Amino acid sequence: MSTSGGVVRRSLLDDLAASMLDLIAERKLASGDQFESVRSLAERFKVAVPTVREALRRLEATGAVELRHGSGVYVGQHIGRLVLANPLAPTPSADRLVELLQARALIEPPVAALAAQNRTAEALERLDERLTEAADLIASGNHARLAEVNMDFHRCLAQASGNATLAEVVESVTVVNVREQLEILHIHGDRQADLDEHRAILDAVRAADAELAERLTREHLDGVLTVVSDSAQHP
Amino acid sequence: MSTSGGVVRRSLLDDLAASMLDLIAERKLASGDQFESVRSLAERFKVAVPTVREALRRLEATGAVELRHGSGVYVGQHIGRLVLANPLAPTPSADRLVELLQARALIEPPVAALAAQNRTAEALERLDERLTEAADLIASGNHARLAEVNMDFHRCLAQASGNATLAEVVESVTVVNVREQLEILHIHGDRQADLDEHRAILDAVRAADAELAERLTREHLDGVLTVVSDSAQHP
DNA sequence: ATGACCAAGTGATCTGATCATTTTCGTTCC
DNA sequence: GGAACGAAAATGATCAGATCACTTGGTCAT
Repeated sequence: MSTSGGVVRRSLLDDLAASMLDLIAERKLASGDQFESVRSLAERFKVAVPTVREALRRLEATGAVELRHGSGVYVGQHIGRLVLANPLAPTPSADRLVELLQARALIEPPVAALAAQNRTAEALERLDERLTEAADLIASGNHARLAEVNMDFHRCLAQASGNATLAEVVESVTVVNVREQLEILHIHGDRQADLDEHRAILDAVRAADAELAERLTREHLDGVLTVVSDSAQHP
Repeated sequence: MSTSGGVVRRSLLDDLAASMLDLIAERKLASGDQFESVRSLAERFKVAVPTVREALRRLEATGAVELRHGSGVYVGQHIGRLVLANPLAPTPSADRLVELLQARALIEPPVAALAAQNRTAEALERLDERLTEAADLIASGNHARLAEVNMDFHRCLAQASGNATLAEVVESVTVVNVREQLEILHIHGDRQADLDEHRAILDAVRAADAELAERLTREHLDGVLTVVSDSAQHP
């Protein structure tokens, strides 16, 4: 703490990463937009290419940018987020998986209640699309994609709450590839029952019945939790 | 999806980052332990130094490792976590801050209830320490440090729930430097009242009264939320 | 003992080049 | 005219080696 004001020494890399984020903000670039080439950034900031790349790797790890070989640097999907799922997280153990579901069972029900109060027409439509697609996937037997769409239902539900931070939290605890885990644990829940439960939740949200939406979501997740934790004990 | 089994092309960097995490796991290194020098890693994996550094920057961004100039590479504080606070997140706007507090007011009360059920002697002691330190800081007038300790109380409370994932979520939504934000918004809550509320929460947790712990935590956060959202409307 | 100093280890950054992939666009062939 | 092909440009990925800056631990004089 030698500098005045308690300002710690910022490395060149820290400045670079921050400057690049500023540049993206200045230009009002959105997710998916092309940014600038590595060489061009090196010139702009008067630093060497490897240094720019280190800074970009840091941004990349948080989903702020994306590097596509032969194509360019693009703005990432998670730019501006406060809460993130660890992209380098190891495959969770059975215990950790149970813990994760407990966390979801605790967080998501009140989020569903909030969604029932704040839902918009667009959000309801998005949720409806997920259920339609899920029904099709059950019919076609594409269980891998089905699991993904079902997870997406929960994420859309959180988005319907109108609170971006809550949506980020729910997204973070649902990105973990639970499907893969469930298959490893030889768990195969009743897919039709899952769909019916999701339908009931959406109906409650549509009817703006916060209490019901909360209860149904809790029952839904508790049901999943029961199945999984039983299986975790008998591997 | 050209390769069999749906395995997408993994770049050298992906392999490197994963291999380094494996190496850390193999050696059972814990947070704070020294890892290996950049040059040594480059030799071990038969790649160039800049490549190793890119991989390390990626790990660093998620808190898996830490690079200390002139000293070495160390295992980071957040290794193995599933949920993270974005280390590159911009300073949140007033609206975003209100949203963040709403999220906390929704998540933390049930977490407190869980903590009341699962708390250990160690967890209670840690919580007690925070309150003792907070009381000292109020007396000494160190308000900056006080805000940090108060945040830490909430994190310790989440840890007392026994659910690491929930602890990570709560940590993620409390690391944002709310203190700084509050000062910007010219908010100065009643510090003694805050301490008293924290004391009451701890008492409820110690008495294993889940319902009371939940209610007190909700009232506490709703109170903060009210003050902040009022201030956000009158800047 | 204690302090100043120095040297080895290590991260930080630079320079410049080569390889791999994607994209673009002109050419050719139907 | 349009589609398939292929060369060239743009761009990211990786390498090699060198130099600068910081930390640390030991040495040495006091």
